[in-house]
Amino acid sequence: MARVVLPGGESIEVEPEDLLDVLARRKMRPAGLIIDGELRDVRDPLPKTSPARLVTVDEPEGLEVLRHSASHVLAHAVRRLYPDVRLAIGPAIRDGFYYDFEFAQPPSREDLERIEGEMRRIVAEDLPIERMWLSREEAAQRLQEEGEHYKLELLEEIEGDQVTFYRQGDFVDLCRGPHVASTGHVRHVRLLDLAGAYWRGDANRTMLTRIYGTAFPTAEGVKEHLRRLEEAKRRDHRVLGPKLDLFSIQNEEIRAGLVLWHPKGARIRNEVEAFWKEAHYQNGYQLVSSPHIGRAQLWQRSGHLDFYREGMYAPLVVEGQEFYLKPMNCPFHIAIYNSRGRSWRDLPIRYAELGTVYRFERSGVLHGLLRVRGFTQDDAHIICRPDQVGEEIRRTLRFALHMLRAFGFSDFAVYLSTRPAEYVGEPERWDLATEALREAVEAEGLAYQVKEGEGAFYGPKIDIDVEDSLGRAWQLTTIQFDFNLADRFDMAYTGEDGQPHRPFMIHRALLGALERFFGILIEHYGGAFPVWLAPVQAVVLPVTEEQISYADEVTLRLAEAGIRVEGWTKGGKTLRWLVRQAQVEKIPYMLVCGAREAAEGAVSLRLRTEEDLGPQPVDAVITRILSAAEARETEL
RNA sequence: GCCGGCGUAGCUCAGCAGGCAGAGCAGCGGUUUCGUAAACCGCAGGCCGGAGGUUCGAAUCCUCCCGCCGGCUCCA
Repeated sequence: MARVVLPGGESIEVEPEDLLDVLARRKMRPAGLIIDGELRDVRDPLPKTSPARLVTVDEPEGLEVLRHSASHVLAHAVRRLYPDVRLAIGPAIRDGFYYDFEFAQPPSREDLERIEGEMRRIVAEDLPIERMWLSREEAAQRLQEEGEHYKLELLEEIEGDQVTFYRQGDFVDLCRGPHVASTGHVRHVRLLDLAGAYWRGDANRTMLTRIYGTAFPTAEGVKEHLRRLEEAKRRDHRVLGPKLDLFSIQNEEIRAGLVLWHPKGARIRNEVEAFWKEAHYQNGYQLVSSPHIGRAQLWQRSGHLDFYREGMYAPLVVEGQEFYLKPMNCPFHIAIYNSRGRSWRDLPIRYAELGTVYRFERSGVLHGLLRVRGFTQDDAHIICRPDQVGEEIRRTLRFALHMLRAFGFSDFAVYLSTRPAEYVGEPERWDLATEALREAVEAEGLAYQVKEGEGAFYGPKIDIDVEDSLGRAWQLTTIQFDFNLADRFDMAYTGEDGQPHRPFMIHRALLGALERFFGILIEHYGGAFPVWLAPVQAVVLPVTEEQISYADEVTLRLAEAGIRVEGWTKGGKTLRWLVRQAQVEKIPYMLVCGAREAAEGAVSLRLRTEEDLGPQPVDAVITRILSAAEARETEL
């Protein structure tokens, strides 16, 4: 007999060979066992001494096992339908799993159905999934014979003399495991998409065919997931942007990656910029402004032409001089700093600019507003003494969080990236900077992840990512030290000792880029912007044409009070039509003017939330809208 | 850049075993005067992304180009 602890905490005594039956009778969905703190196969031998803990597919670790097994079922099905396929890798990922294959003749999207059908057959066959140990030599020989050269490559990277394979029926795959007990457990599975993917993500290597799918413990789970995907699509800024007439990225003539801000989008951008400027002046920044192009010498000195050339647009040649569109603002800000001598008493200096830059991104990575080629960074450079570094970083991080929270963001992924193998600058400066970053993150009580050695060659950094509607992470805030440019431009200040000293330079963007931030903002609010950002804050709707002049009067009063208001008084439309239109445009306040309201000098207030507040004095409505806007409230 | 998919009216899309370019919404004209998510009738709207080819005939098949969408390590 052995002891197994179930997820609820209940402990049962079973004969090891009966475990699966016992669990089946209790309608449990086993994924694995934690034995000595390690997740193992359910089929593993149970320890005599300490109890094993059962992990079910309803727990996150268990679900991952289920999805990994689902990827094996996929590979099995593909192998049956395409016998000469080569297998690469097939892990579980965030919302499902994928498997990479090399096909002689890649399948098309229509074939997914057939493959899924074959998967269902394999599930119905309920084949036991069993592990086997092979010596490194046996494994290599086996993979060699099968021509599985991708697996062979993986094998070379595995440590240890023995490796594990998993077998289900006639399908065998090199795999670390663990796996569910049999293919019958992978019942609720769905193939979703098909895409190209380089072997090991390396553009110089073979292009494989990746098949994406998802698996859940229940049919309900799959349905719910598909529903979420639909919802995400509705929030997609690329769908909402044109629909709400916020922006466009037009083809052919204007070319990819360059954004046109339509009046309503620009209105929001202006609100964001106004808020941003005010906040920066309040926080001790000086706003500066710099040109869009600079002579080649500048980019030579900054090192951009040596290290960042592929990210830059080709030069413009004027009067025999080469000019480059700026990919970054830093050299200009440094030039402002260097325009005169600086005393230790002048520091810290904080230069901020909404600086528009151009970067030549590969066409395939362009993505709506989230990855573009021309964008405006909310950039700043902080130049300070060593003794000011700690305080400056704390301030900057606090400021970044303040900005993000003002727009309703609270879910962040924070990363601290440290010194890479190849770097410039003095190690002592790196240490001081890295510690300042770490202390600041900890002082703010943020959960963060350290990316060891993933800092830029010129300095350590903190990044803050926010997710889009499809769960993809995008970097907004970045706070990074730059030891490279400070040296290259020979930045200096005169210290108390009368000697020149090298200041610390910190490069930071809080919202990241206005384009990307706008894209994320659209998805965050699903297009329903809070009052202070809404391009149109209120519409005035006459019930019949009798009330048009009254509605015009109300519109004028709101406009004079500083509210962004539209009077829909062209006539010819029913109230039902007007209300629907206002809902579709996600306008926060609808002011209905009928005969009753006109007689009383009132309006009936309907909110975007569909709440009907009934007749109100016009002044009360004006006050309500203005106070919501001034407080930058995120709710109506 | 590479792999796969896609490109038809302002928008969303149908048409694609090769045979007269369509619908809904938006626009315009008229009728309706209406109380909280689409009143009714009519009109107009197109180099079917571009260029070349196959064919008696191409939106439809082929080639190239342009653009868009998804993906390109979350490491057996």
